[in-house]
Amino acid sequence: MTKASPSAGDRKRLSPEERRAMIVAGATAYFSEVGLEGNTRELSKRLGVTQSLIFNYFSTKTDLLEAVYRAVYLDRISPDWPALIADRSRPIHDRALTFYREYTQAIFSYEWMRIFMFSGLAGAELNRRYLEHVSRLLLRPLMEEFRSAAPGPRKPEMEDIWNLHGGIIYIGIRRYVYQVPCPDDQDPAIRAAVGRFVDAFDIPCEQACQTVPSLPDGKAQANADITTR
Amino acid sequence: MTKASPSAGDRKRLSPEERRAMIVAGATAYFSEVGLEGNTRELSKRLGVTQSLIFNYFSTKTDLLEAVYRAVYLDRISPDWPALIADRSRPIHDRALTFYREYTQAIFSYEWMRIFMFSGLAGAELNRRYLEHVSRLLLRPLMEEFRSAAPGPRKPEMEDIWNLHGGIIYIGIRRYVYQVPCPDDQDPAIRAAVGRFVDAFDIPCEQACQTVPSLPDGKAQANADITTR
DNA sequence: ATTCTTATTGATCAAATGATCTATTGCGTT
DNA sequence: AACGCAATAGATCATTTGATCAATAAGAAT
Repeated sequence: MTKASPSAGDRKRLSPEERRAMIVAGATAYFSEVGLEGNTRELSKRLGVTQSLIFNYFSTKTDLLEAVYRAVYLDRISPDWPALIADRSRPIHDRALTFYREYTQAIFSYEWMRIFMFSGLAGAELNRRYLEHVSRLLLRPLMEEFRSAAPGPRKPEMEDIWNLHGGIIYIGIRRYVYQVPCPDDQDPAIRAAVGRFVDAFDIPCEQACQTVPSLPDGKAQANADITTR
Repeated sequence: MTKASPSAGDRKRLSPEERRAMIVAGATAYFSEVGLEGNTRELSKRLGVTQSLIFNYFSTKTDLLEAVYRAVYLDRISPDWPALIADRSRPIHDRALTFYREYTQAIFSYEWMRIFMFSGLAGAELNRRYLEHVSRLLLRPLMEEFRSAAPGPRKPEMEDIWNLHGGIIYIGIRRYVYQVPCPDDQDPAIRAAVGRFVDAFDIPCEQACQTVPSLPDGKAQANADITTR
């Protein structure tokens, strides 16, 4: 852990940019743990600085929280995903699975999941904008690709896509919000969820099924790529 | 709504039981809206009583919150569900769908969803106990029934059941936590999710597919309106 | 080594908040 | 109508917490 000496002879001078970044990083960790109403004194203790220093860099606590929001939300959505989803040279099964692997890789973290949930409960406009963004740029195109790939008359609606999405996101909610035991490796569950969804709309397998077995054989998960913190 | 006059000549004397119940009800509504760190003065204003009165019925704010937890969690899990899930005289498709209709009916409310999320983020032991309860008494038996009904070698693991569960619960999270527009009637989405899950394990349809609508389902499917309360 | 800029500290204020205690008064009893 | 119990109100205390500001000292420039 970072050093947490609150007040001693070890007064260090950092450049404003470094100090500001350090405060934002510490605030992200702290507020994601205790909630957005965490107090600045406890935060300053964890940072190893005085409480007043925080207000030297952020005029108000709300300002600090907005910096945290920006740091957390920034660059989580890869600009490559719309092209990935729309790339019809690859089977939709493959594209959907790759997308959800990368998407969960991006947002399944203690900080992101909890800050998002805290700010969502607080009614932050930022959350609604984010979800609208995800819906318009990622999920709706994903639906269109599924509809285009489905040979029969059964084609997914947006609510079906939200169901696929929610089932996968819920893994992160269990792990980081409820903090109940979860498999270390969520990849088999994601693979199975995407596989079931593809099957449900009679989408032919093509070469995707060889590289991606749609059903995991056992519960022996090997790697743990995402830790609890 | 209830009258919210804070202090006037309308001092009313209620029996301790009535007053206590009134405070718990008001606290549930208030805390579910603003979070568990809401203050007792604002709560007392909404109740139309003085702040000190709250501490006449609850020795501490934590006491009050525990009463809120009890009121919210109490009797949400029907004792009939284990028997419903285990009733092999009915197709598993039918049982799963009925269960999720009744379960979402029970917990999809502004108060429940948000109190559960707030206390989950706060790390409340009660949440973990609740989820453990759901897992052991409902989801694991549900998995066993699916495994028994599946004719082929593909049988669901617990993670698959959690995926089904999460995809459905996520509807309530979108509506009450994120408060984004959702269909008024979530029944079609639930029906579709359970249907896809059943299909994925090659479970024969039997008469389930005809007798499915056990609720008077309206036609308000594409009707997307935000119904936050 | 001395000077100077400014990042940082320590003290402090004002408002908010949980909790306590005594005075009031609604309402059943007589 | 008078009485008395106890439900309720109002005042108040002790902390907590966001925010301010003058004093201090780290580190670069000379």
